Parts: sequence; structure tokens; C-alpha cells
Amino acid sequence: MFRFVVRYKLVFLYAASLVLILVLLNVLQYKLLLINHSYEFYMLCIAVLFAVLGGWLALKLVKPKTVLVETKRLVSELTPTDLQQLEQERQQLNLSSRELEVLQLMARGLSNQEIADQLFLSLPTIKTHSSRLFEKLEVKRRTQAVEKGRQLRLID
Amino acid sequence: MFRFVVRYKLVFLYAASLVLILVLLNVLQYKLLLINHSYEFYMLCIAVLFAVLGGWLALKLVKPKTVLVETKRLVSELTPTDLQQLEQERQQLNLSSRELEVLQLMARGLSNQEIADQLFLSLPTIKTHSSRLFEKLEVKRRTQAVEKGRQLRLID
DNA sequence: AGCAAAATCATACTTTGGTATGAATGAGTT
DNA sequence: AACTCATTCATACCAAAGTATGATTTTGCT
Repeated sequence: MFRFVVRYKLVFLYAASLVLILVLLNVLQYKLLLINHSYEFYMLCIAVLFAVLGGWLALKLVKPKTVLVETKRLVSELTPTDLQQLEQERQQLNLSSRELEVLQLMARGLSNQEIADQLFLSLPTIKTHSSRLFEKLEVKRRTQAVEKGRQLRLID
Repeated sequence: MFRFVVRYKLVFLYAASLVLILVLLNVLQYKLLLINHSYEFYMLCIAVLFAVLGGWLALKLVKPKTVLVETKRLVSELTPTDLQQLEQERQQLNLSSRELEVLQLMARGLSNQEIADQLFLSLPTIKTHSSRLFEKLEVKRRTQAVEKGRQLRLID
């Protein structure tokens, strides 16, 4: 039971905060007697607020649906030996899935903030991911990372 | 259906806990504070309804994350028509030779300072060139410029 | 159940990138 | 000769990128 609470504490936290806001609205309602009878307004506020919060929460909590998309690749020039070597290099890099994901969004020209928004993560998180990525790829800048990622066929 | 419930269990859990807490609050209010609660109940219903609705909508509307899967498939070369169109686009961009030069060094991952050193120019000069370049390519960042330059076959 | 790696977030800081504005120079054109 | 355009450089300022460090949480694996 306790573990349950700990595990889903975010859920309870959100619920609690929502309740708090609701209570606050109620208090305000009783303090500001002027608009005592404009209940519709409060309801509208609450409806919008909760709709937005609900939406945000849902996006936060639910892992995004993944759709597999086949990418067309020109592999004609590379010999099987080359491909094998590339595969080996890729494995030696030992990139995590997140790092790879970040790299691919980088290659499309997204800023760190945009990547964070896209993946529903915070900006610092993206920064740490990219820092690790640069270390592993032994590069200094994102443009170099993209270049190297392209050479290793991690992108496109 | 069952899968759906399992997959989004957090959301349902959130909604359920929200309802529970709100109802509890209502009861407490009724018992302790003796506040007229007919409107509150209405608002609670609306809040819960819209929270769930917002969550549902968000889940419905969110774009599925696309995961690129490599397929080693041979892709036909560009048709002459495509090449012609690319050439036309390139000409319409009206890039100066310096701008093109800067773009190509960018694509290799060089920093502005490094580009300046390479071309025996000053840093401000490179900055103005790159600014113009971004304008003409209608992009905001160097990574986007590289991406667009690649699409237009200005690089490689 | 417990551990190691991955992932997340934060804060503070430095560096690089990008914009705005202005200005000087030289090459080629009308 | 006047004009346009590309090129060069400068200064100042704001935004984004990247580093360092530390902490917490998930998660995959034994």
C-alpha cells in the first residue's frame, strides 16, 4: 500500500494540487461577493483549467505511441564488409536509446528546447544527453555530432 | 479494450483518485464547514469531466512518435526532372560564393571561429555571412542550414 | 530483492551562435 | 561617374549551446 502511494505519488500530487486550486477558487468566490452570482464564469474557468491540466498530465504520463516508419536508404555502394564494420563501430559507441533519439532530432535542426518539447523532457535533460553524446562520439559541437552520426549511418 | 485500460492505467488511476479525493473533500466540507455545496458539486462534476476529457483529447490528438527503422533497400536515383528542379531552387537562393563556402565548412562541424581561421577572415565577417545565409535559406540555426543545404545538394 | 546503468532534473557558469546596425572597400555595370 | 553588390570588419547585445556537479528516480537484469 505504501509502495503504491510512493510509486504513484505524482498522481496524488497532481490531484492534490488540483484540489488546492479548486479550494482557492471557492475561497475567492466567497471573498469577492461582487461577482457572487456569476457562477458560470467560475465553471468556465474550472472547466478550461482542468481540461488543460488533464491534457498536460495525460501527455506527461502516457508514453508516446510509436509508429515504425521504414526509411529508404541507399546502400548500394557499401560492401558487406563496410556495413559490418560500421555496425561494429556503432555498437562500440554504446549509445543509449535516448541519446540516439536526441541525435536524430538534432540532425533535423531542432534546438535543445524544441527537442525537449518534442520528447516531453526538460531542457537540462536534453543538455546532459547531448553532452554524453558528444563525449561518446568524441566531438565538441552538435554539428560535428550530426556529421559523425551521418558517417556512421546513425542518421537518415 | 483491456489493453487500452492497462496501457493508460495511470490516467484512469489519476481520474479515479481525483474523483475520490474531491468527493472526500466535498463530504468534509459538508460536515465541517457547512457551506452550501450545491454549486460546488456541480463544479466538481465539471472539473472531473473536463479533466478526463482533456486527458482523452490530448491522447487522441497527440502525434504518434515516429521511430525510424533502417531498411536496406535500394532507392532509385533522382530523376532528371528532380535534378532540374533542385538546380532551379539553388539558383533562386542566389547564394554568394562566400556564403556557400561558409555553409560547407559549417556542414563539417566547424565553429565560426574555426571557419574564420580557415578562410583567413575575422569572426564578425563569418557571422554576417552566416546570418545572410540563414536569411536566404529561411532557417534559424546552422544545423537547419546544413540540413537544408543537404536537401538542395549544396553539400556533399 | 538488490544492484548497475540509464534517465531525469536542477543550478550555476562559460562559450558559442545569432541579430542589429553601421561602415569601409573594391569590382563590375550602366 | 554613379550605382549596385559582394565582401570585409566592428561593436554591442541577446539567445542558445555546452560544461560541471550533484541528486533522484526508473528500469533492466541477475
